[in-house]
Amino acid sequence: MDSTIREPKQKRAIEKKEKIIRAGFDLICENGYYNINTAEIAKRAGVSTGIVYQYFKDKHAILMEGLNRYGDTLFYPMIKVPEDPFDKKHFPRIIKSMIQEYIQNHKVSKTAHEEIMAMVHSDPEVAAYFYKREWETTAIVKEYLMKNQFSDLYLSEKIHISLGLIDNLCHEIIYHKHDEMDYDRMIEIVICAIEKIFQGSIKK
Amino acid sequence: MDSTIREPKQKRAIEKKEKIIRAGFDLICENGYYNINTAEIAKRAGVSTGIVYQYFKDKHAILMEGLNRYGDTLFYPMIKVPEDPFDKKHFPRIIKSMIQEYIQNHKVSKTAHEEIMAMVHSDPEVAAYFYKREWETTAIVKEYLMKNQFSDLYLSEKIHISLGLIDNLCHEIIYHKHDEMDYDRMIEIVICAIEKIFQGSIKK
Amino acid sequence: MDSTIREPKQKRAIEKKEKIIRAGFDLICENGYYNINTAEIAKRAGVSTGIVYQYFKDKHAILMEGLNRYGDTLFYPMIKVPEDPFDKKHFPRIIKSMIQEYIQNHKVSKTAHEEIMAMVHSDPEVAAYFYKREWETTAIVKEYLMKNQFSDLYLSEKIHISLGLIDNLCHEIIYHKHDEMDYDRMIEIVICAIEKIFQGSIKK
Amino acid sequence: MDSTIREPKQKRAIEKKEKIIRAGFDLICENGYYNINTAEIAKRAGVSTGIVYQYFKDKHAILMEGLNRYGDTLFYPMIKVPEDPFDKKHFPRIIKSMIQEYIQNHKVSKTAHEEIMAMVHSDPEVAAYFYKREWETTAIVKEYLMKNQFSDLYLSEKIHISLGLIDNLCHEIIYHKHDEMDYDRMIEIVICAIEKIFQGSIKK
DNA sequence: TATGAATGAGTCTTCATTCAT
DNA sequence: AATGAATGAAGACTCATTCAT
Repeated sequence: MDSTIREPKQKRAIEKKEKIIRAGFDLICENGYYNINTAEIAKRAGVSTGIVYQYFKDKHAILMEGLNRYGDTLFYPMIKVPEDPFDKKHFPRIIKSMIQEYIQNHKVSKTAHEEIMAMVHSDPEVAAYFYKREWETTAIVKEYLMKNQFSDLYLSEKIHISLGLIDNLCHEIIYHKHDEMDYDRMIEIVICAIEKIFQGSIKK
Repeated sequence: MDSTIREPKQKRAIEKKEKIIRAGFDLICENGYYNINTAEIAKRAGVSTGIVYQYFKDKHAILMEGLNRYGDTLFYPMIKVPEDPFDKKHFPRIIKSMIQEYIQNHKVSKTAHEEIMAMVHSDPEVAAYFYKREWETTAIVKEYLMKNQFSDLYLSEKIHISLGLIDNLCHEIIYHKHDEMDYDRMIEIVICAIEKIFQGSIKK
Repeated sequence: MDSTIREPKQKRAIEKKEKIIRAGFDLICENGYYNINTAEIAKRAGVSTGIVYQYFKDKHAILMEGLNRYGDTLFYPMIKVPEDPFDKKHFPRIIKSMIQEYIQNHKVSKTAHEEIMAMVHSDPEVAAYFYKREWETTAIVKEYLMKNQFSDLYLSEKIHISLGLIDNLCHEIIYHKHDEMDYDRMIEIVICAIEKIFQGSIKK
Repeated sequence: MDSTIREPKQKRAIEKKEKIIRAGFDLICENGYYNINTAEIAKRAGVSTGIVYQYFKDKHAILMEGLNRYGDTLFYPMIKVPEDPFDKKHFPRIIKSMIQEYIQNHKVSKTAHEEIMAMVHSDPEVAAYFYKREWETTAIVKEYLMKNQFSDLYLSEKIHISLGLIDNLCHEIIYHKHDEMDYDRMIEIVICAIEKIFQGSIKK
């Protein structure tokens, strides 16, 4: 069985595989894994249903490859760490702009995020992908902060907690879960909390 | 059609309906909504498949009733707010014990939480349930804090953020997502952050 | 099995049976035999589902009893043969008024007629009922005409054909099957045809 | 969803679709729409149940395609209008032969006719099909008669009434509804009536 | 008599996957 | 390498009928 999965070598074949991944991932993001079927994937990719199973073990494999290809740009785009040296005074501003970018990015693909997050909770492989990405993101931020003289002490933990804070906040804002909330003030509170978290880490 | 949904009047029938809800909810928690079928629910409940559809509109209705019956004890058990008056000095201790209880509770039903959280992201009705519960929890905590002389200013926002912080933390610890993390220290950081968040709210 | 069907003796029980027949027949007429179920019948009759099967062998038996009770008034109401002696000159007028009454009657229960006619074609028992009724109707008309000096020769055949003609015409008019048709003229043609059919039968 | 209906391109596939239509239509004709199921259709067609739903939206679609394919030959075969010019003297003979052909044709598929007629009364789509066919038949006959110098005046109405007359007659004869009837004489009466109906239309 | 709870076989339909070409 | 036809098990839901009380 497994041996029938072909890794395409020819350019056209590679493109075809690519198209399937793109189509599958898009469809999953738009409608959810359980609400689409392989025939639809094949159709959107412009290939036959048969060929799908020559490149992929099963439907699930398409999701995973899609996640690996496109998950990054979809879920972790904010981590375009600023090039220029970090100035402590700008800490709030930097975080605020991160939040804004994060929100902006998620707004364009609300359903995508929700559908994929659903999988995170029910599909171990998808979960593993996200755990890894979370960790990588933490590492990138850590490296950046250390370049800017942040103390190493529990930096990963602090970053991880802070990213979670931002994530929660953005989710709340995007899905507007509770309209009794004052979102502007929430942003301030979160920024402030993050500042406090890193207070001891900033070397003078 | 809709009128065929019966609200059982006889005692034994009520128990039977209860059993279906319990069986359905358990099964969903153990295996996930999409991995179980109505026949299994009926079997576990010790009833015929037919009876299921006399008490419930469809499979989904079983989930929702289960959530309404058992969701609270499963997801919001920590909110047994302490009876005795709040002492500022005990703030960290209170939060810590909340976290511990939270973790304890979730550990016994790991999959349950994950399967249900998966639904939160893909099922609007389930999402609505959680949004409501989140808000109610916030309200309970708010009332408690205000009884203990916390200032009203953005209290909801602060509570909500803090609960999110705790939630993230516990999730991280339970699922042990990144074993490079120092969980004890994370707990400390979170507690500290929460303290800071409420700093301005505590009246002297 | 059969022995369990009870013929109610008590007044209240008889009323109950009556209610079931009425409810069942109405429901069938409104929605069609295959689109209703016994639970609905019981509900509309205000009885329990169980009792239905103490008075009737099965769902079909309800239809048949309903047909026997109410079929006549629904399908053969026009055969209120005029009391006063027949005057040859009034032949067209009599037929015309028959047609009008027929149409009037059918208009109020379009679906009823269609649903029952559907059964006539697929259910032998229902078909038998209608054949019998057709024949009875023919007989009534025959008797009437013979009282009025119509010759006996092939009278049944002529009546039967004429009634069919009227039936077709009314159906066409009620369901407005082809709006290119001139219905007033059709009525005239039919009346005229019937006159011709009976021409030889009228004794001078 | 809808897009999953495939129009087969390969020769063998087309044949298979054809087989399903044939099997479905036959089965419906033999046993009635409500008394057969898709599994039976698939079995008789020698295919799997799955393929049925790749060619047809649902069970009902099979009926409709069957009707479109085979309805004509089954219900309107008599309308093989004679090629040779019409001679007024032969009017009775022509009608008589039409009747005989009609009866002959219907005798071979008694149940088919009944089952389909049942649908006409309960299924709007089937009804629409028959209304259309009725009209077309009328048009064909009209054209034929006009070629033979029949006057246009209310010709459609007359034809329609006459066809109804024939239809009733044949139905009576085939199903032998009332064995007290003298069928030979009925035929004569009908022919005579039709002659009378067209009397004014025949130009001298 | 009467209730309404309970049964379970049966129905349509879907879809991941395989196969013949 | 590719097609798209074909499979068939599985799933949600219905309903005439029976049963326990």
